[in-house]
Amino acid sequence: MASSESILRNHALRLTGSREEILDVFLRESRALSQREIELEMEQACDRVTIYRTLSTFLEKGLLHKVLDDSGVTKFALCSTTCVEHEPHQHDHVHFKCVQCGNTLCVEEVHVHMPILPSGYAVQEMNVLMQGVCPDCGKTRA
Amino acid sequence: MASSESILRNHALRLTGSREEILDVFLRESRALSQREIELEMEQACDRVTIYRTLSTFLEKGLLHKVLDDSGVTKFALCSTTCVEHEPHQHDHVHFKCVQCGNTLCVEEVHVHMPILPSGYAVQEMNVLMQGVCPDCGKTRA
DNA sequence: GTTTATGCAAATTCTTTGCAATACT
DNA sequence: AGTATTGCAAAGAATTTGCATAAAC
Repeated sequence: MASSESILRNHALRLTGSREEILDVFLRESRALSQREIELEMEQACDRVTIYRTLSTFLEKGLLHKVLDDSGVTKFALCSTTCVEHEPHQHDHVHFKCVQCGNTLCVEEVHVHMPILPSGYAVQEMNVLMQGVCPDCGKTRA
Repeated sequence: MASSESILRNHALRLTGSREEILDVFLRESRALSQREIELEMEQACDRVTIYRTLSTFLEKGLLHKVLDDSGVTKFALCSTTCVEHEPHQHDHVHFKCVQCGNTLCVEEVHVHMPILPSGYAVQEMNVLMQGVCPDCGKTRA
């Protein structure tokens, strides 16, 4: 598993405590996270604004991708290696949001093949969000 | 085409000026709209809060569905007749957001067939957002 | 006449911006 | 040393809540 430090180096980003910790949260949680969620998961908190700015930087540099959510907050998830290596990014995997725990997971194994749109549409990117009950929550209530 | 009045009656909702006008905006624009966009399109404006509350009511009663968007605002679109008649709602059509004009359209003709997730996931709903350049914007720049 | 919807004020939450102080290379 | 990052204060959006008034049935 890649360390936060190596990820930062690979993307030519300065190593700072906040960045490492934010990355660590993503590596540890392996799910889509909002600024607020990151703040709560950080062991040594930094300013809200730093998190927002770090997320923008990471998005720009291709470490993270946005994950759609219908709750009104912006969520991000770590890009996988394959994603980082391709241009443009490949996010054709499915995101699954659990309606019970609220967590959003990247289901890397499942890919959706892009449908053909009527002529005139120039598609650049596709995002799929599935919602329901995740394995963990389903187990608990069984 | 259904009138705002008949739609409200069919859903056992009181007929009020605000509700009719908000519905009219959806019928006229036929695209996904945020509270702000509705406010701007209304001929006779009502309070912001009324729009928010009306959107919640319409969502609850099944007149509208949420449309995913990565801009951080919540958008809604009219449910089609077929959607309203099914339980749970069917929103397996594709939403297309134009990166140039920012409009989000329901591409009703295109359906995505739901992929099989690993066992343990109880899927209730799927949303697909495609992004790129819409026919209108593509035409203009050609 | 009852019930429900609206407007207004105000509070909350999410996100962005400016600038001086600090940390990284 | 020089440049990029951070924190703090503050501003700006988006959204929600409480309560009295007004409108719908």
